[in-house]
Amino acid sequence: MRETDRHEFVKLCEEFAGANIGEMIRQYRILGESMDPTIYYQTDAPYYRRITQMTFVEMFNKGLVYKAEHPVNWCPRCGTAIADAEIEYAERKTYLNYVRFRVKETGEDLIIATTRPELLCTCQLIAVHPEDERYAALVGKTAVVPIYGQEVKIVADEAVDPEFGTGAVMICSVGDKGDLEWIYKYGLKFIKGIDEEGRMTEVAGKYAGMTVEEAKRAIVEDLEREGLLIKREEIEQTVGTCWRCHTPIEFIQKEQWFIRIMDLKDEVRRAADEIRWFPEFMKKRLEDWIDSLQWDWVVSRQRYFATPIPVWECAECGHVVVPSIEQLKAMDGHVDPTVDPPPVPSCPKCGGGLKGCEDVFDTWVDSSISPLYNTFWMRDDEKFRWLYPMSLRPQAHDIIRTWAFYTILRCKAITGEIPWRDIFIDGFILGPDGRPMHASWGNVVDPLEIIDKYGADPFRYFATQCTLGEDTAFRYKDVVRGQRLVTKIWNIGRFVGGVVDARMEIKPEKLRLADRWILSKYTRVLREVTDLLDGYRYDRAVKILENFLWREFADHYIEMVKHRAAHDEGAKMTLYTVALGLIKCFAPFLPHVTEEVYQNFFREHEGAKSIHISEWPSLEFADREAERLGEEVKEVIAAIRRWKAEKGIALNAPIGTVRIATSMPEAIEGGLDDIKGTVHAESVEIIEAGEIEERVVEYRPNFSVAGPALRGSMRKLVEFLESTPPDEVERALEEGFAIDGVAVTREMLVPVRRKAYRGMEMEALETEHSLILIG
RNA sequence: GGGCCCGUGGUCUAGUGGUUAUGACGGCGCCCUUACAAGGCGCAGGUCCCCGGUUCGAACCCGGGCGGGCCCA
Repeated sequence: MRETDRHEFVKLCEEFAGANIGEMIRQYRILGESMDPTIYYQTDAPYYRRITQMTFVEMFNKGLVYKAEHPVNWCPRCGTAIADAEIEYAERKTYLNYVRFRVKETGEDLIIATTRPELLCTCQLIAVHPEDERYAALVGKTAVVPIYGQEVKIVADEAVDPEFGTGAVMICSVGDKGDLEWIYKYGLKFIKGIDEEGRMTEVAGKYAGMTVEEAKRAIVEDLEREGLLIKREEIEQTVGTCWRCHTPIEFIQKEQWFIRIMDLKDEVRRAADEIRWFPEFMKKRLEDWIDSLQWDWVVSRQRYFATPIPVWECAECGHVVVPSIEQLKAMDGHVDPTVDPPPVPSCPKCGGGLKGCEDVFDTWVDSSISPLYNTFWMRDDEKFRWLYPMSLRPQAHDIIRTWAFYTILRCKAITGEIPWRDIFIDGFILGPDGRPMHASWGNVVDPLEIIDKYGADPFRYFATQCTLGEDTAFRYKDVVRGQRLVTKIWNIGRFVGGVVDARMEIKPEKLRLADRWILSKYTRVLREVTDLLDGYRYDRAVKILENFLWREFADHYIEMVKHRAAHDEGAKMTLYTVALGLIKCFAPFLPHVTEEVYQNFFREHEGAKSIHISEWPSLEFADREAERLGEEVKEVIAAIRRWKAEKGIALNAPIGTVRIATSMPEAIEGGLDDIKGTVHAESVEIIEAGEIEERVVEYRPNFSVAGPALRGSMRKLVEFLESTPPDEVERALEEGFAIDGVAVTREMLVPVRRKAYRGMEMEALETEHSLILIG
């Protein structure tokens, strides 16, 4: 049985846990985690257990705690209760016994198939499927159990599989976990047929004292002798066994402590509605869980290493004594009723002796009060008022029914308030093959190896690309991408750092069109990213940041201003503002490279000791017109760069005169100098738009405008545009025309234009609004 | 068995009613260009799992399949 002394065992557990926690903290540091390690908590530490016990006492005093019988998984060889996770399942052969019962009212036979004939003594119910015609007439009647003679009801229940055995099953008190539902559903009694040593109890009559296997053999023989055994069939069965000694586990009744949760269901439901869920659909899982609850929460465990249940019971009258909150407050650590004296010397009711409880709490009793611990409940009222409820609970979806549920339940019961305003539920990281990581499948990824090879920030980049609430297979390609992004950020930092030598504020009068263009876009990105992060959509926020940093700021803006960056104030202040703001936005995700860039290129101008304690960027520089015009400057430059690349001309190779005919002269005028400087043109001239022929070659429907107006007639418009030359469409528009009585307006159509230039034998490039001639 | 989620180029992925479906990785071609070749420019690659319905219009909404994942004291 138990070879190690309780307290010695606890000590070994503490050493084991302590060793692993050191490694976890080391790994958090490598990852760049930024929580304050001085306020870490450990649920097994005396200072935490004291708070756990206080919350229990609070609930006890509110009448939410009681004691009753309830089954537990039990290993008869080890003589201990074991957790669900400690059960290993094994296939084994067993016999399905067909046993003759008698129907009391009619005297006819009712054959029941069972693998556990030794539990006949605890049989309390017979169930058949409601649509099973063989038994339709028997539902509501009474069956007589062979050997023992107790009379049990016959009921119809959907849960019965009519294909198994005879389609009629006996329900005993607790042969396995499935029986629990029957017990609560039909209000059956817990009858203890098997004891802690795996032997039959006195309810088994003449079989009392036998082991389960002995009793099974004996009862089968007796049934056979009396002609009550019809036949035996060998079948495959899955049985739960003890993970350590592989003895089949039994489900036996023990006295247990309960927290009353059935009465708190509505309160938890209302609390869940007050909390914002990300993603929203995860709340449904909690609600389904609440709806499915059929009995109270068993909080006691017959184990050693956990928070002791702080109760003493009177050996005489059973009265229960708990410490007062004041007594616990005055202590440094928790109480242990297996060693500490009771709070009062003898039973206040009858004067009897008090015995300390040897059970410990379910781990969720500890974990479900973390928000109270974190906010200094019972330790610092002022901090508690300020910090509680917490802002966020981040967690994964597998523990909604435990961590989220019990936390809401207990914190609400104790404080009357929700534990946190927001909860976000993340998914699991699966192996690269999309299956859960499993040592025996060989698809386990070791973060430390990845970090060693690629770096911590690239590894974290992968994590940012996981969508909230969804499981994500580990993707090396995202780490590779992250590595490139980190390099890009560093190089941008280096470029900007090389150009800027002082803190720069935006002075609008110094800005050129290209500067206003990128600043306005940056303002928009900041707003969008901030909103996404407020909704915990960090995957999208990072994508937007990455796209803007790389595809706009680096690929275009930096190229557009390189030629003037060293001496132009407008470019400097823009580069400084956008680059610093972007690395701040990236800082929570890529803490190492952003800090490196900050320390090397911004720290001396900014002052804040670290980027991670600097202000979140903010800029209000909305300039729609600059965005519209700047986009065309970008397009013109991009077209010329593309042309140079395709021609094999180096970007910095000089070219002659660039002539641009445009329908957006303000854009080209505003960007003239940047165009010239970037493409190394001798000169850039704007030529008369009149020399450009621009004609509409096609009209397409503008679905979002025309669709709602024309509805069913949309198809006719599409067909009309496909079959009609554009000049005729134009004429029809001018004269006015209708389709099925609905007037067609210009807004319903999108013209597609082509440009042409007369008689110039030169390279001609096009953007949406300009024609570029290089010669 | 029940609940929830997912199914989009070779691979992975964004996108909850509107013009030509986002991007990454990989592939191919060209280019050392004064931050970055760990880079730039370009190209190829798609029955948006299947069937039906709603709608002027569906990757998206509804119903039914098929395949996968998580949870179920």
